[in-house]
Amino acid sequence: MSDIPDKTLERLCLYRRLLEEQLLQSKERIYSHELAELAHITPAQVRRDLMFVAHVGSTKGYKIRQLIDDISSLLGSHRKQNMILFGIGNLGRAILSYFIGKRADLPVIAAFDINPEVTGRVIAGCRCYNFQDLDSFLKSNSVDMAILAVPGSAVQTLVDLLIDKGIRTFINFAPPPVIVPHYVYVEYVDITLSFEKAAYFARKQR
Amino acid sequence: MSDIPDKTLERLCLYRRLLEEQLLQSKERIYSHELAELAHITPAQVRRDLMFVAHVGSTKGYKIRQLIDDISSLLGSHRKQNMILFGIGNLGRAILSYFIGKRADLPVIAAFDINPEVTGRVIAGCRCYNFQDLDSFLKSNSVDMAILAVPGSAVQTLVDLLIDKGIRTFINFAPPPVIVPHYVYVEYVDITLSFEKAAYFARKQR
DNA sequence: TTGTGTGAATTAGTTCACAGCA
DNA sequence: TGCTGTGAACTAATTCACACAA
Repeated sequence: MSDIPDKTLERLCLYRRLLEEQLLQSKERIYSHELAELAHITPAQVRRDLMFVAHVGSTKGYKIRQLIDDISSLLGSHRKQNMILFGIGNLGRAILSYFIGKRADLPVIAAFDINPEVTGRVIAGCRCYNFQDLDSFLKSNSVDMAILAVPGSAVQTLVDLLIDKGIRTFINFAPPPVIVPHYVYVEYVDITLSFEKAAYFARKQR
Repeated sequence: MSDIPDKTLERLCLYRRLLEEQLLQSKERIYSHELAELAHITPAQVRRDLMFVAHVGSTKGYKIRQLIDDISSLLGSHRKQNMILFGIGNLGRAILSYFIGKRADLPVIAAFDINPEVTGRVIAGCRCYNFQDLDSFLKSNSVDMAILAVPGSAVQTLVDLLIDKGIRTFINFAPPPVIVPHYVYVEYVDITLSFEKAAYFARKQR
């Protein structure tokens, strides 16, 4: 899907965030070993990752401002990308209240559910529509990504339908893997899995 | 930290969940290629992972019930592991409302915050305490894991303090990496990173 | 046959270590 | 001198391909 390895991509996002924090503390330059310490990895890893970025450091380290810009131009500029949410249950509401307003470039512009009890209102600043209004919504709004917070049993059908309507990128909070064509990207967020993993280590420790 | 590779561990958790669903559909046996399809990976990968599990399949596939038990005994039994949450902001509340009651074996038994406005009440069935009550709470309750949903700037200090109080496993929803001794395990959940990654692919697609 | 279990081969990801530049 | 950039070495993860068992 990409010329940048997945792991590198994740770390580049992380570096950018860490670098932005450093800027706020009015630091101007940074060495690979400093960034490595912040990211909790090795300096060699940092330098290897930065090879994908068109940027030259010097023996005085990297210019932070410039490095952020270079990473951003590799990852694609921060132009606004609209998201819509499906499923206004506990999880959907949780995502809304956590994420709304957090990133101006990644707004959740609408939420959809089939349950009429939850539609028609505004949650955390996000208008909730009935699922049947999706078509007309898509006609008058540009949507870049869909957030899936529906029950696992419903997610495959929903994804098929949304692909049919032209959506190509998904963030899926529902556990089961979905099958999609090669030109569609699905990012999985499996919170329960993270808890289970941690639980495994907690058991081992005693 | 473990004899099971991290990736394998994640997939074993996933297999168990998928197998449990299959049981509910009164399926009794399953082939590696079927499980592979459910998990959206290769059959070879499934068989390789199952080599860590003391279990023998046959040319008729795996017995689902038995395979679940074998995975469970490898991952450790489903005994109850208590969790406590730190930080009752949007994110903390979101985690509570999503996770409370979801897994009987992983209950969130209390939440803590320094802000007196949010403490003293009950959110999603979880009692919220002031941070200063932590010591007495820990004296009378067994806690296996701590969920961290505090601002990034506070997380390192908090972790240091909790390690000092004997907590050894953390699920960290705050972005910045924390530094911990080798005997402590931190599982990171970085939702913003997932959104950023997806956004990268969404940009590439057009 | 047919599908598992697993050595061997391959590919991906990380670290080493050092040349070369400021 | 001290740090970056990067081939080379190494380690982890995945896939291949086939012996073996039912």
